[in-house]
Parts: sequence; structure tokens; C-alpha cells
Amino acid sequence: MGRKKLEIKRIENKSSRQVTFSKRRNGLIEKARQLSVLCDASVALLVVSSSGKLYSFSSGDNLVKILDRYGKRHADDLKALDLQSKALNYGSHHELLEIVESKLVAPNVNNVSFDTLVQLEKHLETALAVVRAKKTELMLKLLESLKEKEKLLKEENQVLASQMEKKTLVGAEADDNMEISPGEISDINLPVTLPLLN
Amino acid sequence: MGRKKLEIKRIENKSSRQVTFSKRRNGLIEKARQLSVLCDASVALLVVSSSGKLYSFSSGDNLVKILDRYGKRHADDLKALDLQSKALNYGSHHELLEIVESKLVAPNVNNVSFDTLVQLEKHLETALAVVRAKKTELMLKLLESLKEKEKLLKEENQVLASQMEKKTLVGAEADDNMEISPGEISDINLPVTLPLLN
DNA sequence: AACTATTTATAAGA
DNA sequence: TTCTTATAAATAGTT
Repeated sequence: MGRKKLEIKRIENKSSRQVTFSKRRNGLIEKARQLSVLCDASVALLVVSSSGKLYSFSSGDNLVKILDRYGKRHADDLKALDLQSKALNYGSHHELLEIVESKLVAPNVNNVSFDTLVQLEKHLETALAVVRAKKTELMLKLLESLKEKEKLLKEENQVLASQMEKKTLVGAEADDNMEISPGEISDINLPVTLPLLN
Repeated sequence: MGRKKLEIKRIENKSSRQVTFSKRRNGLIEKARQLSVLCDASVALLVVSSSGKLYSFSSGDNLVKILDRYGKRHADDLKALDLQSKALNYGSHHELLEIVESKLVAPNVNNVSFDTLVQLEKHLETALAVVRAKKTELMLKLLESLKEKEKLLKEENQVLASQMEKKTLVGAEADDNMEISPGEISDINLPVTLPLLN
């Protein structure tokens, strides 16, 4: 929406990048405000410029209240965030699993409204779907890498076979370079049993 | 920017509010994406619909990092939030699911081992089973309380009927004690449509 | 900051 | 939800 169509990729010119940032940031915040008003939604928007300056918008008074009002969803995110940033790159999924387990096994399943349960069920189903999709994706990648490995091994075999042939013709001399260490043959870390795809 | 100029105030019609929400939410997320790409900025956007559904966008470095930066500048807010969430002791399940969802839907689903996914899937299935059992339990309780209510109402009707009979025999005198306030008849808070058991 | 030629978003309708 | 289209709004390049 300007004199020319602009490709969506990093603007190289520093000063026009700055100008565009300023314009679009304002536009974005205004749009966020409108959405929250028109549709009675909670919106939180955080923008950090490349120079590190922070701009934010949130419907209601502040981010905290939004997160608070709608079921604490992100209080948890923030808590998790705290953990994560403390133990950077520490398997967040492991962490997640522990949380899941502790919450579910806890004798705390009372005082939950029916609607909450219905919603929870929906969420779990979504989560399951995502997990299964990811699993399938990984399986496919694994299969591909196995095919690739197979191809390489076949080629290696060909080379070996021809070397063997040469050897046989020339005679039985020792040649250390012909040895193949076991680890080279297959180093893909396969699960012991391949779980089924869903 | 449509057929008519729209005033920025809550859209009263529920269905057009829903449609507008859907359109504008998409637009907003796209704008957020563009800003982050064009200007090399970090952007985090959270939208919660009035029905409680969560939508979010975050640029490259995940939400966690952005919030982390935000957190450093708003340490007080975060502290307050933390206190609040500790004080209130939320429904653990809703909380839990939001965590699962945020972790899984986040653009962070890579670097997850296959085994982790398998485990996660198992956990989620267990969680679903627990939730569904709880749902069924609540349904049964609801049915019981409805039966109980029905019984009480029938008894009340009997009393009323006999009172009416007496009145009719004695004559048509005013008697305020005979009135029944609407709220007394049924105060069970039923969902509009009863979700099916699983 | 303003100005506008254009592009983009979207309200209404189907 | 999705598509179409008329119109409102945002904004790229310019001053």
C-alpha cells in the first residue's frame, strides 16, 4: 500500500528500515487495539526493535491483567519461561512431561467445571494430533535417511567387490586400508522397536 | 476498509463479530509477521478470543526470548503476576493444557527426539482418559441432581395442588405465601446443550 | 512530518 | 468457512 509494492524481506537501507518500522509499528498497534475493541478480545503485543527498544500494547490495563483474566494461560508460560531461561536449552519437553505427570497424577482433579473439562479434552486432542503429526514426520525423515544409507552402502559394496576382485587377481597381500570399522556401517540411532505411525 | 466505514466499538451482532474477529486476527498476525521480517524486529502477539481460544505469533527467536526481554523491563509486573498466581491456586488442568499447547504449537517442535514424542503421546492419552472419566463422572452427578430436583418439584407440586384444592373449597382469598419465585423452580446451571459422553 | 499514488485490508453480501 | 467486490485504510516513496 504505497507507491510501489514492497517485497516482504529485510529492508537493507537502514534509514528507510527505521522509517518503515516506525510507521508499521504504529499501524500494528492500532490494529491490535481495534481488534480488541471490535471483537471483545484480549490482545497483547510486544515489539522489540533491532536496536532493542520495546513497544507494547495490551487491551485492558496491562499484560498481567490480560494473562490473569483469561485463565492464567500465560502465567504458566511465564513460569516456564523463568525455568527455561535459567536452564537454557534444557530439554523443555522433558520439563513439560514432568509437569504433565505431576498435574495429572495429583489428586487435584476435583473442583473442575464441566466446561473446563470439555475444553481440556479438546486441547488434549489437539496436542495429541500435533504430537502424532510430528512423530510421523520424524518417521518419514528416518526412512529417507535409511534409504540414503542403503544407497551409500551399496556403492561401498561395489567398490569393495571390485577391490576384492583386484586382490584375488594380484594375490593375497595384507592391506589395512581395506578394513571397515563396525561403526561406519550404520550409525543411525534407531529405537529398539519401531512404533507404528498413526 | 470495507463496503462501509466501521465505527471502532464492540460489534454487537455475535456472528459478524466472529467473522470480523477471524479476518482481523489473520490480518493482524500477517502484519506482525511482516513487521518482524521487514524491520528485523522481534514481535510477539497474543490474542485471546472472547470464547477463550488462544492465537499467537512470535518472530524467529521464540516467544520465550521476547518475553524474557520484556520481563527484564517489567520485572515488577512479573513479580506481581507470580504472587497472584501463587495466591489463587488455579484449576490445574486448564493450566496444564495451556502449557502443553504453547510448547507444542510453538515453532519450537523441532529438536524433539522420537522417543520423547512417543512418551509425550502416551502421557497425553492418559490425560485424555482421565479427563474423559472425570467428564463422565460429572455427567452422572448432574443427572442424579436433576433426578433429585425432579423429585422435589413433584413433591412441591403435590403440596401446591392440595393447597389449590383447599382454596377452591374455601373460596378465592388472596394469599401471598402461595407465590413461587421463578428462581426457586430450577437453579441448576445447565449447559445450553448437553455435550455427549465419550 | 506531510503528502498522495498505490497497494492492501476488509465489510458486506453470496 | 470461503470467495468476491466495492470501498476504506495503510503506507512507500517523495517533498
